[in-house]
Amino acid sequence: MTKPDLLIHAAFKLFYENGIHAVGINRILQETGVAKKTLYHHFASKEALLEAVLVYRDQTFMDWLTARMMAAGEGKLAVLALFDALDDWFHDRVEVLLPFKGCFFMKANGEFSDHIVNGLCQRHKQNITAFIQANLVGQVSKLAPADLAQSISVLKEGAIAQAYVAGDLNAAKRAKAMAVALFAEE
Amino acid sequence: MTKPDLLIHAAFKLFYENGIHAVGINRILQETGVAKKTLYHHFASKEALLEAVLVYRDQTFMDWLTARMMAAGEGKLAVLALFDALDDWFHDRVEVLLPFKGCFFMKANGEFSDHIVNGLCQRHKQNITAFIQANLVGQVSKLAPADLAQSISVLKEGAIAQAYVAGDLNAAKRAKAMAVALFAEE
DNA sequence: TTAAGGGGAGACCAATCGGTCTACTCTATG
DNA sequence: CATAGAGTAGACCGATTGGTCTCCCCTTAA
Repeated sequence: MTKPDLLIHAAFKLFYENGIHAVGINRILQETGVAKKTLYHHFASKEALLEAVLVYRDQTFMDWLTARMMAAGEGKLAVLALFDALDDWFHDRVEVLLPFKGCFFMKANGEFSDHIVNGLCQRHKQNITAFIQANLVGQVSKLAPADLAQSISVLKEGAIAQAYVAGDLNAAKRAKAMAVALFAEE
Repeated sequence: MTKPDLLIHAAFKLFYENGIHAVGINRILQETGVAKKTLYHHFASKEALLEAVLVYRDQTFMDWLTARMMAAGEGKLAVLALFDALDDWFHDRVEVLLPFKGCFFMKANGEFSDHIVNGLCQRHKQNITAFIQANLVGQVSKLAPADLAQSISVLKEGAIAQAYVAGDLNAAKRAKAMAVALFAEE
């Protein structure tokens, strides 16, 4: 593993578990055994490292989620598979995402305001919603695809938040049941 | 306004907008014009001040929410009023809660791990869920009151998260529509 | 064999962190 | 009037922050 990747992985783990401002550069160096000069050779600043971490997490998460959804089929099937994937995540059955500690982008977003980080977090969420919407065209629902995608996103965000702070590990199952209702023919 | 209250209000505003670790004691003092000695006369540490801030926000939020729900009626009416209240919050129509910047407890929780703060945040969420559940006994639904309260909480958390990071200010309306479906007779 | 150069270890820097302390003022009560 | 308590200003403390720089080793090529 290259030094930059090593730093990104370690930084993500520490940021995710302890918060971004709470973790100093020296802690990351100590954890990885990398020299300070090497870090600043590859990244201009802590902020630059953080941006790389956000990009890394965005790719890892999106790759995992899209793979899970596509594997389940198309349309409604893919969307409902999202909640099964979340359930696995909450129960720490997804190694590549590390032990569940909530949504990294929610946490990162909360530590900054009017900052590049906020834009990156918002974009990550928008990408997910857009992917959901892409799987919804032509589905039976009372809602238009765009509104339906937003509602699904509300359920997704709610499940993550509820599982994290309240420790309700079944939140994904509840959210899935509500998602099913959105597709009801009536 | 007493000095402690002044400090708590200012600290909350700064923590809420910028994150907790990102705001130093000196910044709070500068903003309030209070002397450092006075702060440490009333609070043992920054952590103690933070705890007071969390208690303050918990009370403010719960008082506002319960009042809004009770004013709307009982049972299902009260629960659905929750989402109307959220909608007002998202649109900055609730002065006492300050301009909407997401859930303070979610943000605070994300900046700590294995810390008193986490317990306080979890308790705040539990209090809300318990209050919701108390309004649900005897309501018509496919779900038991406890499960129904958890599902409503998922919708509530999702609406807040979605409104905050994605900037979807209509998230409360979407969540309300899904909540209505939970009470469907079928 | 030797010279050159890139990267690693970590000493070092100014700034800031949370927190303490001294010296002084104001106000309210006995 | 005297005294006590709450307040202010801000110097000061050690620790830690993000970031720079120097020294040295180790590889590589002539």
